[in-house]
Amino acid sequence: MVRVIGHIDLDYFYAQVEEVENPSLKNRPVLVCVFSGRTEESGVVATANYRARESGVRSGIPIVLAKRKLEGKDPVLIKMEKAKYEQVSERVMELVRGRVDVLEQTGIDEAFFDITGASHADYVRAERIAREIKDSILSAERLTCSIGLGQSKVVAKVASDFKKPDGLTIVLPESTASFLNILPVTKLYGVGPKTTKSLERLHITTIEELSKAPVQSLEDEFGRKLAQYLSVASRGQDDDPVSPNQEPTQLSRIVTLKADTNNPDTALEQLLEALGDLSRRLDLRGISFKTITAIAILTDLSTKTRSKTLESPASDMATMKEATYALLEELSESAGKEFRRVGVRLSDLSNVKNQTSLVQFLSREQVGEP
DNA sequence: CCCTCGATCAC
DNA sequence: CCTCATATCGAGGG
Repeated sequence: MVRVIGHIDLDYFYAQVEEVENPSLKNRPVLVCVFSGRTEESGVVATANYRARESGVRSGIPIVLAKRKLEGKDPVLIKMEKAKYEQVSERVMELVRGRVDVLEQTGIDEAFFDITGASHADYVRAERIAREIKDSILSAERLTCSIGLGQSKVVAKVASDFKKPDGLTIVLPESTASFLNILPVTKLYGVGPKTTKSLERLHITTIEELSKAPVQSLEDEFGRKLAQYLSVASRGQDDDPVSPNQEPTQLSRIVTLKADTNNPDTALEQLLEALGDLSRRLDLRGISFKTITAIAILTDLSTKTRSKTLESPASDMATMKEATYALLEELSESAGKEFRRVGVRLSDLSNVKNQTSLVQFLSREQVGEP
């Protein structure tokens, strides 16, 4: 059965939201920044608009480096306000949800959708729906986005990335191979720097070469799961369904320390706010955790973790603080170097006292149940 | 089989 | 120069 899957990506999202809020920014390089608080300007660029990208600025590069690249170009630096972008994102996703069969949000600015039913599996109708989605987001929020349509999630994802910003790329099922084949493996979702390097050693640089590689040779290099995925994905034949979002299976927060240290007290002190935030998020969902992990990013940027699984689920600050402290002590002893950043992850999440999940709760309210 | 840890990816 | 959050996998140990 042929499916029509879409992937939508809001263009340079954080920076575009700032442009909408303040149109005078439009002609200038805009950097939405995460300031780490170490020094006045330490931190990284979360999103840059296209004017900034012209000068080689990318997401994830240090702010100081971005400023160097933009010398004399009158850049605007804006502190990231996640809550603001989340509100815009929610409204946009709601618009899309109203026009598709199923929506699966995979990030604040992107989502997969299935319109097999809405389009009657007809790619001409599907294109019309995609244009309507783009138009409605533009009218309601003044935001542009890029959309890809194809027979599977992998194809849709690669397609949405193919033309940006304000793109619409439709890959007919019969054109899947010709579309994917010429592209470099790096364009495939799940293929990052490490996998690319390994593939290079096997003399595989294009998706076509990947699609022709014997699965066995891939298994030797990557293990069973990744090998299977690469093989199937390179042909655009993944059958992964678009499934409406589930609750997260873990919650985490990580902070950059004001100064490097491996003193557990100092580290815990600067983690307290993050712990409080995690605790609130647990309460909001009415859930508790059974496993807690302390994360340390050392001065050399390597990562160390230590975790502890409790006898029974907990959700209170006292338990979190105590466990975190003990784990930070362990990390401090085994690390050898100082911490640059520290964090906490809560996993093995479970419902507290038979409470209905937030999703169930909300969907019941809509139907008007008690 | 379960738990822990590090690696990888990508937002 | 270097943020932050989530998911998943494989190896290794019990």
